[in-house]
Amino acid sequence: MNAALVALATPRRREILRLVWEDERSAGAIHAALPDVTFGAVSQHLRILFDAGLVFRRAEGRGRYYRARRRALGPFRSALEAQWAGALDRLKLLAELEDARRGPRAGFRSHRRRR
Amino acid sequence: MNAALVALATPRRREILRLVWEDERSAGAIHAALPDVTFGAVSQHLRILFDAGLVFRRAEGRGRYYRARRRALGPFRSALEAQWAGALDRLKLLAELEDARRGPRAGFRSHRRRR
DNA sequence: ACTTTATTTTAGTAATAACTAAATTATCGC
DNA sequence: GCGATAATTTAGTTATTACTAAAATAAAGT
Repeated sequence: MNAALVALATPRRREILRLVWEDERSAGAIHAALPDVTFGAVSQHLRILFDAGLVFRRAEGRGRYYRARRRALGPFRSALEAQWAGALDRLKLLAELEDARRGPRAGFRSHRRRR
Repeated sequence: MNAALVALATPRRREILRLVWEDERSAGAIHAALPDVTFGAVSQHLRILFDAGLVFRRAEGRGRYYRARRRALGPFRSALEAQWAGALDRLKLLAELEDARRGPRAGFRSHRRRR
């Protein structure tokens, strides 16, 4: 159980778990979803998650496919979702800022910081 | 939630949580139950647990009393108990070895490994 | 067999964290 | 106030860990 708690103590690995929560993904697909980290680092995290018994791993061709072991993660689900909800909020916020930056709609200019 | 997971990732802090799970204890009492660590280290761990919202703290006289916040720890209870059960097993085993070493009772000798 | 693609592993670095010993703060009884 | 007790904080050390870049492994297609 120690390994599981250690594995979950890092935001990056919780982020990875979110990616493989619903459906399985290859290591490459996981890396592609995490732009700010190298493939090597992702692979290391996946190993830690696997050794802790938190993900399934399946080899097919030259790919390795990972999937969350929801059973094992059950007790931590609420803790995980707390972060994921936060991440979603941030994404939503970013999207809104993007929209605002891209195309100011009528009357938007007046919201700009003065000066 | 990150702080909670980080706080729980260390065996020492889970050990401390076990000590304050049932009833509150002073920092000194907690230290007394952990022979292999200094008072300063215990105090640091208590601060981390408190900042993560995992323990209550109460000041009385010159003592500070700590108690587990079971509500906040609910989701992690099974993970915690896994370690605690292990610790209890180890303690039980140690006690049995102690008994065996201290005073072999009647008929006990025959249980000894041969040779 | 050679090349390409997918992934893991290794060596090395920088940041973090658990710990100790010592200094500091706070509260009690005198 | 002074000394004693309880706890926290600080400075410094050592071990661990998240990371990068590069080398190694493995499967497929040519």
